Amino acid sequence: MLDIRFIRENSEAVQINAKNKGNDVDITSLLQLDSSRRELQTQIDDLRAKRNDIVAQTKGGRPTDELIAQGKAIKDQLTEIELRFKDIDVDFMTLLKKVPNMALATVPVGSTEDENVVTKTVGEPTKFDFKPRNHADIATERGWIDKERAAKVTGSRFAYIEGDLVKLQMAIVQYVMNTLSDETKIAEIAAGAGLKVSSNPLKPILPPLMIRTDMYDAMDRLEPRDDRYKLEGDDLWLQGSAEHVLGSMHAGEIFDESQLPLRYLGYATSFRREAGTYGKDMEGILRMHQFDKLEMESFTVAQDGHNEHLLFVAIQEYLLAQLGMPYRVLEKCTFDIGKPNACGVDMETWLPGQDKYRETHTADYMTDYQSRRLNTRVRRESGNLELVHTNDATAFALGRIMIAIIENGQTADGQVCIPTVLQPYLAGRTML
RNA sequence: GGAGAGGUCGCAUAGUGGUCUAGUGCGCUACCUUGGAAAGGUAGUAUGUUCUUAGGGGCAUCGCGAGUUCGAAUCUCGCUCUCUCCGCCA
Repeated sequence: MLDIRFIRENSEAVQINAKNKGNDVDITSLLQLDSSRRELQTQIDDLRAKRNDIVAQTKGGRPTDELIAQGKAIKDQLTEIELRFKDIDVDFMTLLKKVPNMALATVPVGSTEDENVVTKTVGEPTKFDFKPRNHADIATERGWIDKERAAKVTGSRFAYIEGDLVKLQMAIVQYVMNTLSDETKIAEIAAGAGLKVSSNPLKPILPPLMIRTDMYDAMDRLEPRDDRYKLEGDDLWLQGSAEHVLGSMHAGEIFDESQLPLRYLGYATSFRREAGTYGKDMEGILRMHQFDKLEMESFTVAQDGHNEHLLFVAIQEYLLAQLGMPYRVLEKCTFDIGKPNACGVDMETWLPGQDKYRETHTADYMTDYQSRRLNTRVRRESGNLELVHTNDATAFALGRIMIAIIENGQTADGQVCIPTVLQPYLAGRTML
């Protein structure tokens, strides 16, 4: 969430920003609640101060009847005011949590996702001397995915991934883990992008796949709840992205500045109900209730936050380029970046089977919007305590990148060329 | 799942209703002492919020939340986490 002090001092800009994000919140009401709340808080503090005085006077013995009577009077007043405070506080917090993060000035203003701006296109759509097929055809024919049996066991939007496709996924995971946990690689990627950032490698993590309600909410990723799986009988949800469990990992902690930037590479299965997408992307494994993902997450000081975002984008581009995939980069507009974001980039990879670019990556920069509620802070060298900035970004969504590999690497006879960098992880094979 | 013990200031501990604005030790910081250091001494040592021109003050925080009370670290209830034992289990 935003700092209420920032909202007080920049109410107009906050209101405009909320409108630009298609997330209109009544800032005037919020400020009224804020002022009532503070007024009541002052009254409560004064009454408590009086009560503390009375308690102090009883030191060493029993209080007089007079003091007890005074105490009782204060207690009655406090009870009444505290009740009013609580009511207002609930409304205040509800409204405050609805205020979206401020978009950076560089984020294009837009009211639909069509207003995202393509900033870069790398490579050409793959050319074939035959009509390329989509991954669902090829993978079914090759015995790599079985959705019929999955439908029987779990319903739609699930699949059994089988055979060589499993090996391909493991190869990608191994390749990315090795690459991003290598400090010299990170330095190389940063230099290639002209970024002056730390070369701290990413630490591989296998995180828990469930998350408690309070942490999910603090990450500002619980809503819309319709898209989340809730576990019956426990205060737990299935995570929708490793970001959710990686970003909340250091809640309530204070880093030493020397520990930052702290970078993680999580490998986790993500779960999404895909509510409201009936009939959309039903072929193959593009949109599933469950998919495996390699996700990057980082914690930095405020000054390094945006460069960290650019580093993550550079890593995404590097990985896609290493696989030889044609892709394009989109700067997401205010409508599309999401409530906790200050800015966001999507990467779309060319899918010949669909004859279009489809989203395979996203990179989110949250400034201190998440860390404020998570209470994740850093002790600066100056001695100051500050909120950290958080970034998350997809390294690879395994399902989608395998679609891209299958469709871009297909041959006329239904084989698939393995990208060179992955071949060492597949026993040197060149084709699947 | 069952039984029990616990969660106190960075760390370790004391604290079973008012002298706790939480004691002590360690650590850390500054100063004194010293040729320098150690030892010793003195002072300080959290976070949030709010008021204040400043200096500083108020309030809250003893795992979290509710309750009892004039007054709660302390009593009651719920939750949570850790440890020990039993059961189950990859």
